[in-house]
Amino acid sequence: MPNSRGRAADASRSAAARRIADTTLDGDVGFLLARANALAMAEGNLSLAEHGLRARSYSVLVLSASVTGPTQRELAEILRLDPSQVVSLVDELEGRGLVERRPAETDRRANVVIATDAGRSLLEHASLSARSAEQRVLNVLSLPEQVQLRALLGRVARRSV
Amino acid sequence: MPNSRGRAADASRSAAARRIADTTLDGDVGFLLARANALAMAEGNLSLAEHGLRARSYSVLVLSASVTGPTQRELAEILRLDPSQVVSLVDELEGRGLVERRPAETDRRANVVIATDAGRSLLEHASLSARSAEQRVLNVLSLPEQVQLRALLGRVARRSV
DNA sequence: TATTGTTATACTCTATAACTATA
DNA sequence: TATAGTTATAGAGTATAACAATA
Repeated sequence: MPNSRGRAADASRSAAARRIADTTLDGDVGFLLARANALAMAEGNLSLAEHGLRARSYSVLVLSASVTGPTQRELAEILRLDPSQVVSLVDELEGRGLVERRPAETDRRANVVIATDAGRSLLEHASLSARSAEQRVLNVLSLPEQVQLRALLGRVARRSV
Repeated sequence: MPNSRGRAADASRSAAARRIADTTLDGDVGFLLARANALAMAEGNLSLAEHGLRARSYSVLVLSASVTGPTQRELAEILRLDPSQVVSLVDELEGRGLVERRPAETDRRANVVIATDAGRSLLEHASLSARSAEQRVLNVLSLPEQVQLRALLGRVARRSV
């Protein structure tokens, strides 16, 4: 069905729908997290698209821009991805000349993934876009509230590390 | 790769990985939301599995347990799903006798989805499981902090409604 | 024997297009 | 002409198994 996200099709229906949501799933943190995450992903991917990135590849690029660069194994661990997913993400970024695979000095099995100059340059612009996307999501909150949310989310996200 | 989520494989490597994350993506709300959401989904699905439900089907069941029941269109709107996704979710629950499709009184095109007695009975137990999963995710926070997080997330999630 | 990166595969999620029956 | 539900399909995201090179 095309255009299923059409705006304001039926105001009364919409109000009824909202009433149901308000009385049932509204206090469900899992539901709220899913919604907020979907929103942030959509805004983030929208902003990053102009740089040919998505949330995933952006994260890899960010981490690869550190001084030494992480191994693929470390990328998988930090981003909670399977190592096999990291392969294709790095393939894509390497194919575009944004990162390089370098054999790790201490372990010939491991690759260190490190951003190229082109990658770092792109990252500078992309991170501005990511920031503005983040602000579009958070701008319903005051600045102190944004800080608070970041802190609370951080503790929940790190719960099992 | 089997067992890629193995515990504490290499403490020093893990510490290095954590250091990188701390200095780069740690303040990124999008990243934190993705992490927290993944965590909540995993815990939720784990708890709901014993009832043969997942986060999605649980949400549909919750909403269908209201007095009148939502139409499929309303379910799609509330859960931000495409109407085509609602079809298979309702198919599954209806096949298990947990909800029914009833023609809407005012519009012969529309189906109202309403929980059966079996569905309501299952929901009672499932909602307890969902609550305990939520607590496992939130128990790093004090009770007032949990309330605060719920409120802040709610405002962000409802940003564009 | 275990680990790093890789390939392959499958299942869920998400998104879009096209059809039908009603309005 | 538009909407509710449906079918079909394709792309991400996620997860698991098996393999070669190396530790």
